[in-house]
Amino acid sequence: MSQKAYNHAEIEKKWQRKWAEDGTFTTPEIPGAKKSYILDMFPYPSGEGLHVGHPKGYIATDVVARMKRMQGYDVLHPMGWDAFGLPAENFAIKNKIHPRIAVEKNIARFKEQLQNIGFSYDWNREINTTDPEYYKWTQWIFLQLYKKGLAYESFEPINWCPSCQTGLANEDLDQGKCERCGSVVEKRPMRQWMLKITDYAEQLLSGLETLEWPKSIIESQRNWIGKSEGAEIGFKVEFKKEGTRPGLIPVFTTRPDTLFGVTYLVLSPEHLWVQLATDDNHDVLENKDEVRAYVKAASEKTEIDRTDATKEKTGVQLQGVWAVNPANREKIPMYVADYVLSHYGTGAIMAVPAHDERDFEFAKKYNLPVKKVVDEKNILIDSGEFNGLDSEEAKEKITEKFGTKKTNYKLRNWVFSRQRYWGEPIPIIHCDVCGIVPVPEDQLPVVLPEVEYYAPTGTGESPLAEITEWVNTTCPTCGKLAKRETNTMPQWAGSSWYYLRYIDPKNSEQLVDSQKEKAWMPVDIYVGGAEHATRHLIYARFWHIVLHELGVISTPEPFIHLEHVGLILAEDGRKMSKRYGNVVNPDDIVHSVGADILRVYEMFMGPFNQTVAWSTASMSGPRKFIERVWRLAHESIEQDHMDSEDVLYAINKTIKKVTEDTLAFRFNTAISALMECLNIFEKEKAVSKDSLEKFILLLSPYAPHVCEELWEQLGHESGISKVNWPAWDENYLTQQNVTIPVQVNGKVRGEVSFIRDSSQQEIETLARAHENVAKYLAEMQVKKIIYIPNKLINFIW
RNA sequence: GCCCGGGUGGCGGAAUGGUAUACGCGAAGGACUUAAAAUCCUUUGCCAGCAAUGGCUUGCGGGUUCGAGUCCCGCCUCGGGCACCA
Repeated sequence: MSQKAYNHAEIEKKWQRKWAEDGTFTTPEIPGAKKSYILDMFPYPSGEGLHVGHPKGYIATDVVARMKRMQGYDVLHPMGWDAFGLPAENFAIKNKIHPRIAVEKNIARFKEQLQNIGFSYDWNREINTTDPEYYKWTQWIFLQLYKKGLAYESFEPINWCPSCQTGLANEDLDQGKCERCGSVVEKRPMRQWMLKITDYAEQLLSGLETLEWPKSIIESQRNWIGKSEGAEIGFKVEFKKEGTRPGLIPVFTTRPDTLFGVTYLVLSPEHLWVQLATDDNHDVLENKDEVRAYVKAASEKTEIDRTDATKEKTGVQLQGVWAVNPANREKIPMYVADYVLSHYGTGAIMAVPAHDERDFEFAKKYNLPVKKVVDEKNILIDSGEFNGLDSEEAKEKITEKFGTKKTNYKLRNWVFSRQRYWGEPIPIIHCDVCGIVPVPEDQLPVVLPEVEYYAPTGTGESPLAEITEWVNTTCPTCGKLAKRETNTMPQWAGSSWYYLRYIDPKNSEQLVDSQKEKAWMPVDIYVGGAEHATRHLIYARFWHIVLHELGVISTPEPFIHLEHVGLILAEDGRKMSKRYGNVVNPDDIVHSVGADILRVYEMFMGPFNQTVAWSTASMSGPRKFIERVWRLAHESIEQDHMDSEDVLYAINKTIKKVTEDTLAFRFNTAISALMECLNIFEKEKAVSKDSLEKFILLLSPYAPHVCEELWEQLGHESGISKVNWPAWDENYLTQQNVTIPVQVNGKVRGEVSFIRDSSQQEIETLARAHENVAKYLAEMQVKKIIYIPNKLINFIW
């Protein structure tokens, strides 16, 4: 082959154009016998553009997708945009352009940046969550949830960000502050749509066992769901004031075995009983004003204060009432305290200061009795008929006698509405006569109207509420005047099902054609950041399970295999951010050294799921590597050359290693193996065309442009992505000559070489003959010889 | 506090219980060049030694084993997640 300088810019443009023109990566509608659905978490197209950290995961999936295609799989490898949500709206408000226009511009920018890197996406399947043809189906899913009784309105107090002037789900908070603007969040009652994800807690939990996910993410989800098993026990409440009928307050506990140690009861400030007891119609409390004041103060506390475990516990006794411990009939005081949460369990607890740290702290402060009922050996004491029982056994027995078994989950229902413009309208109509009426499916999508002002109104209502011509409509049931729901969906909505849309992106008749769905689902490999461990990944699973129950889709879980991509930090060790001025734009790297080098470098940096700092200087390694491959292909190739044993061993070993490591997401060691193989090749005067071609095939998923170019220069007409992935030959994987260390008492004293699988006798003789080894052996008597065939020999005395 | 990961040269990192430091970066020396860049060759964990070679070394302390970065016990430390969840 004639020598030609390596010009990355020219080569990369050439092949990117060719792939697009030839439709190289167009995916079949229905895959053949072998399919692989390889998916990236789609990006949110921000105004800042991509930095070099974003494509790391995309490079990985692209490498795997390219390899799988060469292995004969039909691969679905698409890309799209998650473009609704607060950031787009805030960006638009700040820059005074319509969010739709801003999003269009951002997408164009992102797409160009991605295309410069040479990804093998099938762009015919590009999707955008803000496209009415897309969100038609997001709304359709909402209607199915509503019809199944899983969507409901609620007036519970919500988190209110005074700066964004909008309601936030708990998931949008960061330590009690607004995730977007950092303002301290207040509580404010607001009408919201909720989704009953808690109905699926058990399925979300048990489904985890079927998934090949990183342990840490499984663990996070378990934590988030927070299952705990215990008992619900009713406590009778009695009043000092005569003539008042006693009541019953149920509590949830995981320690029913400590029932005899209960010395007081605590209600959360929001507990219904507290509300009733302090209202104007009741007069059972002797210190009603004090309790009222406490409840009010608690409601004004920020989420941070309420949930800060380090702060001192506070509470107020409810004077004039007491509870009765069902186990020993003792009268115990009742308190209201904000360390008890209204949304967990029953919003009331039985306090056992001897066996619960929080209760102990509280008891100490208010001088309440501490009664120990379980000893160091976990045996019950001072517990009447249950004395002497092991605590596990006592849990069963006490529950049986005084309460009922109960399972509780930390998981809370999903606040599914935002008082915002830039989101999917919730397809609901409010009619004075018929109440809540879902928009008929044939009227979907409910299109987001064009508006002049999309900034928050400040009243807390969505800006949509001000567009009367849109809000006013007729009731689909009775035909009378009615109003549209003005809340929109959260950003999580569009991303909770997008993987289904890629399968059938243009379908306007149904969510997804079931034949196509059966053929492509589930997603075989899903890659994204660990920050989505609990939100996106749990919401998407929730919707998927429901759609599966409805028979819309065939699989019980959406994502079988999940890999999480480690962050790329800036060179200074901080996160890449405009704020720090440390952002590296992939376009600059592509321009200066090329997309192939960017790809190889990002895969070579370190373990895929680990955080690493960017180093522009270190990119010279991959650059030199690619240039050496280029030179080798032009200078050292000989058509009919007979390769040495070393070369045959190297290439076969490398095929095995690259194949296995790439599939296992160990890209860094796959590339190391290619480098080692190249080092062996370079030691030879010449390498056969066959070995070199195998090498180029192995490298091609990582550095597709340069490999396509070399492949063409080597005289091949069909593109490299259509070529079969090379197979290794086991016969070449063992070398004839082996060299092993000789140890004396576990210390290496020399090495010996011999023909593989020589007898232990022969090796022992060889080893004893070794000068340095002999020196040590002469002074001692060998007691024992450890010989690991073809690995090591160790003389012990 | 609880739950997950990590801790190996100057740096990123590699190692089914079997020669620790592969691969790459950086550094030093040399070749080519008028010179520089690029490229190529050599060296590069630490200590001693001209060398052969010897000693030490995977966060710390113990243990199991012929043999431990790897397994077990107890700590220290960094990163991430969850957190008054009864």
